[in-house]
Order: sequence, then C-alpha cells, then structure tokens
Amino acid sequence: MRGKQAAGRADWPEKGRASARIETFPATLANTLHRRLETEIVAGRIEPGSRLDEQEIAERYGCSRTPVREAFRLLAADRLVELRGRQGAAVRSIGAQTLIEMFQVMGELEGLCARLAARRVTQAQSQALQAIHARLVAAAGDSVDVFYDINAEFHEAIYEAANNAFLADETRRLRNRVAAYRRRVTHMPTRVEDTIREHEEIMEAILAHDPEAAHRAMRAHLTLLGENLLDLIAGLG
Amino acid sequence: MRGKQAAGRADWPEKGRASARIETFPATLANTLHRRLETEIVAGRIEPGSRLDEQEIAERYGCSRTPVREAFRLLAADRLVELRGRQGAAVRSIGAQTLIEMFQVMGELEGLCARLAARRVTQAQSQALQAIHARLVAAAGDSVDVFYDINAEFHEAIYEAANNAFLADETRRLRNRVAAYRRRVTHMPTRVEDTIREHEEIMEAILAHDPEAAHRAMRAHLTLLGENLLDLIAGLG
DNA sequence: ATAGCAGTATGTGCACACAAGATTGGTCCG
DNA sequence: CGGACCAATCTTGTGTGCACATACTGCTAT
Repeated sequence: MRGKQAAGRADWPEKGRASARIETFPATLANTLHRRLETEIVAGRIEPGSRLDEQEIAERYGCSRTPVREAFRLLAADRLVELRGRQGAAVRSIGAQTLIEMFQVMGELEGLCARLAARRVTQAQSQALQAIHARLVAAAGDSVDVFYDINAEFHEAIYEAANNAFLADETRRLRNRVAAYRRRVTHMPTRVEDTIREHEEIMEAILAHDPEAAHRAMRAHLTLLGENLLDLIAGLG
Repeated sequence: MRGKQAAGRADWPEKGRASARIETFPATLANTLHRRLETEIVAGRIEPGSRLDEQEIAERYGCSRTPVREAFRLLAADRLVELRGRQGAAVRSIGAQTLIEMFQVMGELEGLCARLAARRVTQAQSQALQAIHARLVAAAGDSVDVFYDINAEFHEAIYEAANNAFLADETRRLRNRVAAYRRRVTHMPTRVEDTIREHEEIMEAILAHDPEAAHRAMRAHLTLLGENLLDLIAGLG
C-alpha cells in the first residue's frame, strides 16, 4: 500500500542557486536528445516550421520513441517547438509581428543586464570584456559564424558581469529562441561594422560605470538589430 | 522504407500569432494533467520543494505513468518543477537570492507593460481598468484570495492594453513562477492598502498617457512587493 | 557508539504493443 | 467536372513490462 498523502515525501534540501540549465545532472537519453535537438534548432539547421517526426528521429538516434517524445516536451517548454496534439511537433516559426515584440522585450532585458553590469563589473570582468571585443574586431573579416559566436560571447560576458543569474537565464533563453533568425542578420552588408561600433559604445559605458548610458546603448543595439532583421525578412517575404 | 530527408514534410502555414498557451488545442491526458498540476502549484496547494511521485499521481488521476511523465516535462519547461533524473520531479523552491533577482526582472517587464499601456491604451480599456480597480477597492475587506485574484486581473488588463502578446506571455509566465510565494504577501498588515495606493498611481499615469510615470510607478510597485516578500521570508526563516 | 558496507526495495528510464485520431487518396454522387 | 464522403494508412497517445540506478535498512567491525 503506497498511496500516502498527496505529496508528503522526502523534500530536497533546497538547491543553492535555482538557475543552471534545468537538467544537467543525469545523462538520460531524453536529456541528451533535448540538448542535441536544441542545438540543431538554435543553429537553424532545422528549418523553422518544419515538422519533427518522432519515429524518424528515434531511429536516427537509435532509440525508441519514448525518450524522443520526452525531449519534445522539454523543447516545447523552452518554446522552441510547438506541440499540436495528435499532429506532431514542429519547430516554432516566428512571424514578423512576434519578432518585433520579442526584440522589444529583449531590448529591455539586455538593457537591464547592461545597466547592472555597469554598476557591478569587476576589474577582471572589464578586462575580459575588452579582450572579447578585441577578438570580435579581429574576426570582422572571418566567417560569419565565427563572428556570430564571438558576438554571443560578448553578451554572455555582460550577463556575467550583471551578476543576476536569473536574469541571465531568461535573457539567454530568449536569445536562443530568436537565434535561428538572428544569425542570418549577420550576413547583412553593414551589420558587422555596426555591431562593432555599437558594442564599443556599450563597453565604454560599462567600463565607465555609467548605468544609464549602458542601458541606452544596449537598447539601441537591440533595436537596430531587430530592425535589420525585419528588413531581411521583408526582403525575402 | 520511411526514412526520408531529416525534416522535409508538411510545413504548417505559420500560425497567426505565436503566442497563446502552448497546448490548448487537444485535450490529451498529458495536457490535462499539465494544466491541473500547474494550477495546483501556482495556487501553492503543493508545497514548494515537495516531491511529485509519478505512480501516486497516475493512480490519483486514474491513468498510467506515461502521460504523467510527459506532464512533468511540460512543467519543467515552465520551470515550475525541477527534474532530477532518476530521482523524480519536485516543485521548484525558490531561494531568497533568486527571488530578489526575479522581482528585479519582473519590475522591468511589468514596467514595460505599463509604459506601452500608457501609450496604447484605448478608451474601452481605460474604463475596464477603472472598473477593475473599483472592484479591488471594494474587495479590500474580503478574503485575501478574492483580493489576490482581482489584483491579478488588474495586471492582466495592463498586459492587454500594452498590446504586445509576447511580452504578456513572458510576464504572465514569470508571474506564475512566483505566484505560490507572492500570494502569501497579501496577508501582510499594510499590503492591501499599499497595493491599492500603488495601483492608483499606476492607473492614473496610464490614463494620463504618461509612459515614463507609468513605468516608474509599476517598477516601484514591484520593488515594494519584492521587499515585502523578502521580509516575510526572513520572518519565517 | 558510530562509521562503513552490503543487500534489498522502490522508483525512474526506456522499449514495445495497442488503440484512437488524423491525413490522404480514391470513389461515388450531384 | 467538382465536391463530398469513405476507407486505408500513418502517426501520435497511452498502457505495460523490464532493467537499472538510487536510496534505504540492517548488519558488522573498529
């Protein structure tokens, strides 16, 4: 007879920090699949809107449908895929309207990151930021993918300097959701130089410990990025 | 032989609005469980930190473990439960540090809502807002739960006036995550009157179409709420 | 008495099987 | 000739069984 009270069992001793990717602990098949599919989607290797076939993926990874299904649920939680019950799962495709809205929210969140970073950044973090930026400048001529990755590093460094793990998680999550689209923007004519200039402004504000300037610069950066993205979409619509 | 291309099947015609709760469409067992458990957790009827037993819930709802497992994954996506592989799922408990961080982010998001609402609110929405506020004032003496619900309505009306579905979704999601804790704050001595006063200020700024004032008032509201919550936690720590 | 260890029990992870709903192609009727 | 209905097939949703990992309990040894 096991049916005790509703939920009165061994409570865990409360984790120190409630952040950290949800499921790093055990390397279950479902978790592995979750990570791998997430990477594929974020990198844009799976077209937005395309359907994900349980069986196909199951045999591709040599497992049964069960863990695949569970991975889908996890991805749905991050809003990376859409679950249409009885009709399978599909990579979420984002319309122009939603994209506008997302960039507005991202502007606010990344702006907060920048503001906090300006207040809290340490000496070591300042130097790290400058080093990353130097690498970004150096990579201006390299492949777009390399540039994109260093760009991401820059923002990641700011999250860290902001010293708000929750904010970092949420911002990162949002960033992931638009990543597949955002990556394409890097291909635009002046985007690389623009990015470098905008990053410079952000960085200087942070190094100068000027929260409002950092906030403003970061928001502007995101706004411009969003507008570029919309131009791109309008162009190929 | 079914193994075609990776994912080149029937693409859906892109949903009009990429928001809307993830899975309202089909009433599968897993989805039903997801919603019910979400309600239980958000309402605080399941203690934070307590473990969720697959079998127990399965037999309580008269189904097998499979849909229960899937519901857990969905809840994990919303960060409402924590998945510790091989050790079951537990309602996420939020530490003081994280709570502080969350309220900072919520302040920013709800602040954005208020700012947009001040710019975009329609005549009808203004009236609706006032009506809700009037009900809130009238409910000041009623049960805490009633007050809490009307309070939520007020914020919901602002989300709607902000006219940014994505922002509304994210803000609502965050609100849900802290709901179990937040609800308790309403019990504090002066919280009811404070809330009414703060709401008044927010509402007036929105009605006056003053974005910056609305933003400021809303952020202040969230900040005070967060501080109250921390006092509460410190008090019973 | 406490710490370490082994055996046991419980519960989760995964695979497989079955059932139900959805989609597609074909056929029949208007 | 077109549209609607129907059937076959495919895909997802759910139930069940088994194996392994983790936690627990009682023992022994220092």
